[in-house]
Amino acid sequence: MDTPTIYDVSRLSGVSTATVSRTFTTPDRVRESTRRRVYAAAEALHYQPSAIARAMARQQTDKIAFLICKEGATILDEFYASICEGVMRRANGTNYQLLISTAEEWTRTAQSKQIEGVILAGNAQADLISEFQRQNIPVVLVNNRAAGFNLPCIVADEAGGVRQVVSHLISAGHQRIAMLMGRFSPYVTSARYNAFLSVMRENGLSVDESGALMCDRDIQSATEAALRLLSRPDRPSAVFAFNDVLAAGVMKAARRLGLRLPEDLAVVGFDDSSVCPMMEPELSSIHVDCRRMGELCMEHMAALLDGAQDVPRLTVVPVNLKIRASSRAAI
Amino acid sequence: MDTPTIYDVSRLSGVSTATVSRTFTTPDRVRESTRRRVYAAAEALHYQPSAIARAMARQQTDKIAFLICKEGATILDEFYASICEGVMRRANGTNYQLLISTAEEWTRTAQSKQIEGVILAGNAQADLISEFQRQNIPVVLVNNRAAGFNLPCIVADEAGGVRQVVSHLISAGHQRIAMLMGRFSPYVTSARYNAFLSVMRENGLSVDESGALMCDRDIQSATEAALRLLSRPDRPSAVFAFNDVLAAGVMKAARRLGLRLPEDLAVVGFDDSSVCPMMEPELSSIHVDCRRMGELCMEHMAALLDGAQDVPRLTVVPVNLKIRASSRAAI
DNA sequence: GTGAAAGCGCTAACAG
DNA sequence: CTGTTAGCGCTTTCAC
Repeated sequence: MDTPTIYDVSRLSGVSTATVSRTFTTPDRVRESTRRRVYAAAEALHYQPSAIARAMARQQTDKIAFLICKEGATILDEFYASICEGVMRRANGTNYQLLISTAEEWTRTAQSKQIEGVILAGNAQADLISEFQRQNIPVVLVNNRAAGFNLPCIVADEAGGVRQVVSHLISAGHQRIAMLMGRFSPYVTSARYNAFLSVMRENGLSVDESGALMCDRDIQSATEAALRLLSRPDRPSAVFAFNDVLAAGVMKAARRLGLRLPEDLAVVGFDDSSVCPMMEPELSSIHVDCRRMGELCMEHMAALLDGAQDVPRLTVVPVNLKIRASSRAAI
Repeated sequence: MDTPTIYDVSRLSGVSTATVSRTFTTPDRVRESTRRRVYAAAEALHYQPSAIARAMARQQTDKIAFLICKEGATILDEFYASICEGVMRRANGTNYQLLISTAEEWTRTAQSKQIEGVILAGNAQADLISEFQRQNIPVVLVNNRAAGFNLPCIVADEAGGVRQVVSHLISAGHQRIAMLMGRFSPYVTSARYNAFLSVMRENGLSVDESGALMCDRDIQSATEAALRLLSRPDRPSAVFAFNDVLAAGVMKAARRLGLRLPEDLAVVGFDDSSVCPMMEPELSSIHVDCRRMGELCMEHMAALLDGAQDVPRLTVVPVNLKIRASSRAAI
């Protein structure tokens, strides 16, 4: 037996297809008794409106794409998974459904009229954004800012986070503070790097070459970089890492060198991911409300699709330092 | 300016719409020179076939739904995110696009002709499966098995994992082995519990009440449960936890009680998530290839959609114990 | 190889 | 409140 259509329901219930359609889209514009007959017929036939035909007639799909612009071994890491979850949760209850993919893959399968809007997470390229805008598809950016584009961007307060970390470390008496930067997106890297330089300078502290070093985005690479850093005679007394995985690498290196945490070395991470409370000592970290960022994406997208003109162009989500044992001054 | 249609291309290139259509779907059935003219016109107009109209004409959407059947604070945790990533990666390069949602939300927005197939991750309810099957939508299950349904299931070798853990602990001299079970899905819980009982029995070891205890699925709950467990006079010398987060809770409890790891207590987790190498000592765990499970989902789905009759009904993905310092016998 | 034309199943005027 | 009808933009026979 084939999928029933609106015609089958029309025939069985004895009303026109228009009325059947109305019954499903604007029930209040149909007389109660009619509505009941239609529902009964629909139920008997297991009828459900065809999403395809509806999209065809209305010229819209009610679908939003969530595209991750990121490379590397893991695309959907804890950070982006949390954002995605936020988007999903806010999409729930709306009529919108979520398509998930990578930016790369999306461009491969170019088709028009696929989606109503797109959320670009991470390091979105300018030409990708332009292409969507040319097609009049609303774009929202998350964890990135796009210079020269008129669209909502949702970012964490990177500078504020860095400031909190450095202030905390300085007030705990640290002077030699190093920063371990993974290979993050240009936006994140420059935001944090510049903030670090500013805050250090403001406090009369210098950042020499050893003060900010780069490593790959995995724990081994971080461990190796930290081993080199901490073996120097002028080793820092505190290290601020770009995420919690890198911070774990630093802790590992410290232990290997026989340094005590936090007495000999304070460590602070970023993201406040699920590992922080598992570490020994527990890892201080900047809490980023990724879930909220995802929710904001969807909220702003919904507003855009609703024709709102006052959607904020930049939303900075506050972050806050969770001080734990890895950086707490000994009592 | 509106989105160009196939008629615009037809007019500009001077061929019929049928030929334009062919040029995009079956290029080899169109003369080279014609093809070129069509492409040129399409490019000039920025034409891309409308996904909606194409779906309408072909009566298919080329979309697969990935539905997570799970409750709790975090839906897209590391485990499911990895499966999702596997699905995504395998979907790349095919014509299929991925819709992501929760089972709950999906049932709310019932429409027909939305998707070609569905991947149900986790604790899928029987009536949900039935509903899809009634609609002739192929279903693939992951991290779950459904009794009484004829569909491909992809699971990890839970029993094998438990067996490896217990064997490892026994050969390291442990006799009092406890199991800390989080509130996982019925499938996972029963698979592991039954395996644990069998293997212990086979080795002449008893599992009394204290041997298998339940806790919630967070680190605090695990820590509390472990504190109680490890405070007993007949405390176990080894604990096997249902995932790495719970294992971290056990380690935390052990430290708080002044137990040395692994000398006084061996700990083994499950999943081999990203935290294992960050822990101190590094956490032994059962490695589960979630990414691969996701890839298999998509491979089997593609086969199903391709009309293959020989898609395996059950695929058990091997797991293997990564022995790390948390359970390694001191040398 | 190409064109003409009939749908795909629904929605949205418009008319009653 | 309900019915009639004209599309939505493509694909796909069926002729030529």
